[in-house]
Amino acid sequence: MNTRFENPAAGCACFNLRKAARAVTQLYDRFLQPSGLRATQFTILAALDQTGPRKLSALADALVLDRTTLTRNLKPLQRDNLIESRAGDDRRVRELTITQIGKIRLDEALPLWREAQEDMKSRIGAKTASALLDILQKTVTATT
Amino acid sequence: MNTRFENPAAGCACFNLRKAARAVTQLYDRFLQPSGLRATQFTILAALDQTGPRKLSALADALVLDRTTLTRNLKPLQRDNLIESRAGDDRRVRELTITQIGKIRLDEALPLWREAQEDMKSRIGAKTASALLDILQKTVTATT
DNA sequence: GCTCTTAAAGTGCATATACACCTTTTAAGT
DNA sequence: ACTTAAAAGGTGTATATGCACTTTAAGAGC
Repeated sequence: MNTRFENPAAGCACFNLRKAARAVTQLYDRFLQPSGLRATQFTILAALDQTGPRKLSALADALVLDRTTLTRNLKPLQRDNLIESRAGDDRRVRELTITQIGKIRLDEALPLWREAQEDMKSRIGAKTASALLDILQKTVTATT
Repeated sequence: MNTRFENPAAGCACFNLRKAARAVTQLYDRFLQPSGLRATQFTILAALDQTGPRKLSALADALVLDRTTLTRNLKPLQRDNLIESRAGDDRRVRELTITQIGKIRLDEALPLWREAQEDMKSRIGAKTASALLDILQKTVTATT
């Protein structure tokens, strides 16, 4: 029994997670498009705005993102002056801050993000949406 | 109420999906490492092996993967002679086939993949693992 | 103070992802 | 048969992702 998990295509947790992430990212990207932000960029901005200035490594940990990946993901945000990266007292450290322009852009994107969230909820149902977050949370906790 | 969904970091379905996909991909990649296959590559090989030769677009649809992304993902597999791409009767079409070498490599990777699946199940529990697949399935269906 | 270790971040490389646009080939309509 | 529309793929560009390795700076032990 439990043949489902034995199927390397349909039963693979990794494949199904990646597949869903692709599909949902495209949905969010479409909603966010008028803001000029991708879903990943929106996430970084929102996280920085919520917690205030943070060290690069601390932000990477919070996002469960490899430090070096974050370094690269910041590039377009820095180029557009949405975030600022400056050395701390400890000169090894990069202190990341959302700029005023970044806050404005985030404010523009927020209603679009809410539309995307609502769209998701209407597609899969509020209960399923809640269960999805629970189960993803549990998955991340158990695998990191 | 329902303030959870209003938090653009913690409550974002897209962010949480991507985050979990990252964490789980790293787990599977570690298990698969001895086979020389990444999780994505394993998925493509397994899908091709299961369904037999397919058109590029058909495979992309099955994987819920952009056609142009699949084109690029095939490159390392072709380079290593794990899959073959040849023109069909309709000369616009690329027929994709897993090679003998590809089948051998897939056979080598299968037990590693099973270990990864078992590890996932032991980490989050069999029930949660099953619920995860259900809910991801529903999510993909509802968003594509 | 000097050496060694550790911490924080960046770079090189490879893969993953998708949109916009282009080329080739087929089919459809007349 | 000719023209045009549609189908199948590929390319250019940009972002996303992480490992191995390197660089820089701070701290620890002597």
